[in-house]
Amino acid sequence: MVKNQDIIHQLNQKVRYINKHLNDCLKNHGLYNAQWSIIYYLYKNGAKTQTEITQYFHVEAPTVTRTLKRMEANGWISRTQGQDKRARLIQLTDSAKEKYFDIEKSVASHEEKMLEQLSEEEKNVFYQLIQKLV
Amino acid sequence: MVKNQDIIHQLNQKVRYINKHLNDCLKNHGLYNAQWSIIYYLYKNGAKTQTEITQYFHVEAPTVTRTLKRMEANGWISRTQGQDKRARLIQLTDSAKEKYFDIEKSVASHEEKMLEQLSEEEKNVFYQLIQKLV
DNA sequence: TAAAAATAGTTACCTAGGTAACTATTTTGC
DNA sequence: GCAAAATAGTTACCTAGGTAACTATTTTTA
Repeated sequence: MVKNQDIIHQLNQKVRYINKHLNDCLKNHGLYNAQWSIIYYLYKNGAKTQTEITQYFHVEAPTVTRTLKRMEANGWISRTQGQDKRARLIQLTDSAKEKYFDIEKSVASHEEKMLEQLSEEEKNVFYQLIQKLV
Repeated sequence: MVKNQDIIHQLNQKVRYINKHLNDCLKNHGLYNAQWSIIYYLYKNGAKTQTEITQYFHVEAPTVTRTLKRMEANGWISRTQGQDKRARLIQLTDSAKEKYFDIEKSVASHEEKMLEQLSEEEKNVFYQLIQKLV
């Protein structure tokens, strides 16, 4: 019978490894893992406030502030004031949208390698089990 | 059919959430996730060099140097020079060994919560699938 | 055996997570 | 309607991941 601690431990080991190598592949595009995740989220879901991003990623506000500032400085996003003057609306720049497919392509090829040992059926089962976590 | 990118994305989402809450529970013992992982590893496998720790966790050398220095400063480990004068042998202190079971107990209770939606059979399947990653 | 190459670890600096304490708005409630 | 409370975001500082460039040993090899 497999132990809870071994599951969590192996999960961390693999995710650390996957992200390390994902960063290698993103480096060619001048991006980091966290920044790519935000681009992916905004591309699929349109403009969002910082709070929405914070809640979606289960990450604290200062983390998002920092990463978005870097992304703004590097021309990936714009941050405009919303109707609520406290809030900032985050949008992908046209330049980011143009680059999106190229980046997605190399990320997809990396992700395929990471999952190549799983059959389609196993991927489905795996995904269902991940959803049951927490 | 589930997409590779969704699997990796959800994996990251869940692991980020699990570790965030694991840190909450470790805070009571004056520990962080990475430090607890090293204690766990040394407790199960005995004294190791920094290189062995680096290789086991798929982490770069400077990361390990830093974390071990903090752990030494806080009395969790000792770092002694090996026969190879370049190498350092890392050992748990007696104090760390004494505290081990208490910490493991609260970590175990946290991990159980994270996995409570999975049956024993599902946990086995999940563990097998995790092993197939990378 | 002496020079070159490899290995173990460190230092300096990058991004990404966290908490605590703060400002500036908006919402609530008396 | 004004004071209190809640909310959105920022700043300062903590740990944890990374790379590049370095020192000090050990191993290889010519």
